[in-house]
Amino acid sequence: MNIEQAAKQLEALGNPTRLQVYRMLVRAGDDGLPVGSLQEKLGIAASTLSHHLHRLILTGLVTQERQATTLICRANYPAMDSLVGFLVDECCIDAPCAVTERETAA
Amino acid sequence: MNIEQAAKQLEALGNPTRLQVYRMLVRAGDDGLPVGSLQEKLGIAASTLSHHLHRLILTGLVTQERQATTLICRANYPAMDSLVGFLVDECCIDAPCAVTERETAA
DNA sequence: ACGCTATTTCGATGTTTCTCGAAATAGCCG
DNA sequence: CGGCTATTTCGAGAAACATCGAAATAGCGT
Repeated sequence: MNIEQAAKQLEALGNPTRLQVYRMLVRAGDDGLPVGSLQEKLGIAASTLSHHLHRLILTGLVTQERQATTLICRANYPAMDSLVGFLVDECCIDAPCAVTERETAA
Repeated sequence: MNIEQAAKQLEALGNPTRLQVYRMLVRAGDDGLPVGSLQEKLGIAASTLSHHLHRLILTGLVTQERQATTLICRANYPAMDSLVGFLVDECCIDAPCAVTERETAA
């Protein structure tokens, strides 16, 4: 995970609509959700949702699978894991902090 | 942590320059780093850095403390923790996924 | 092949963001 | 107080983003 890729993923999650989409997919688990279902729940234009989904897919946070005419969207859990990993990676490499101390204590 | 706040923090981290700043502060631990030191390492205009720091501070990801004429910046670790917590929160509440299965196994 | 539904692409518009240099402010220290 | 260093605020211009409706495409099912 390089910093450019991480920034792109964070930026993708940094829009309220996209974060909402992503959370719905995270909650949906491996079953995923169809695009139309997301659109209905969010109440936004289909074209807008498509645009946001495209960005989430480009960054690797979401995947899609075709099932007949509907597209099933899923959160890409490994991608989420490595993004989170990147954030806490090298935490306090130069000096102690609350996080590392807590981990040491645990 | 509500979705608006989380989105703002993610967006703040979603800019390569800001993410770089944040990582430097995360690595610096509790000692933090002066603004000037960040500016020197990044090689960007002081005004640009100030603007980015302002955004990080507004979202609560970074704090500042004055020491004479220099301002020390620090990563706000608890904020990072709750942001990460928000991301994995309610993961797969509706269906199993790799993450919850891994946790269950551990 | 045709028609139907699901989804994307196109084009446009208003808003926000990033970046800089110049000027202003903050606050120490002699 | 005067000057010095550190940092922010101001103003501006280019680039990117969010959103929409309309039109185009994808692909099943008859």
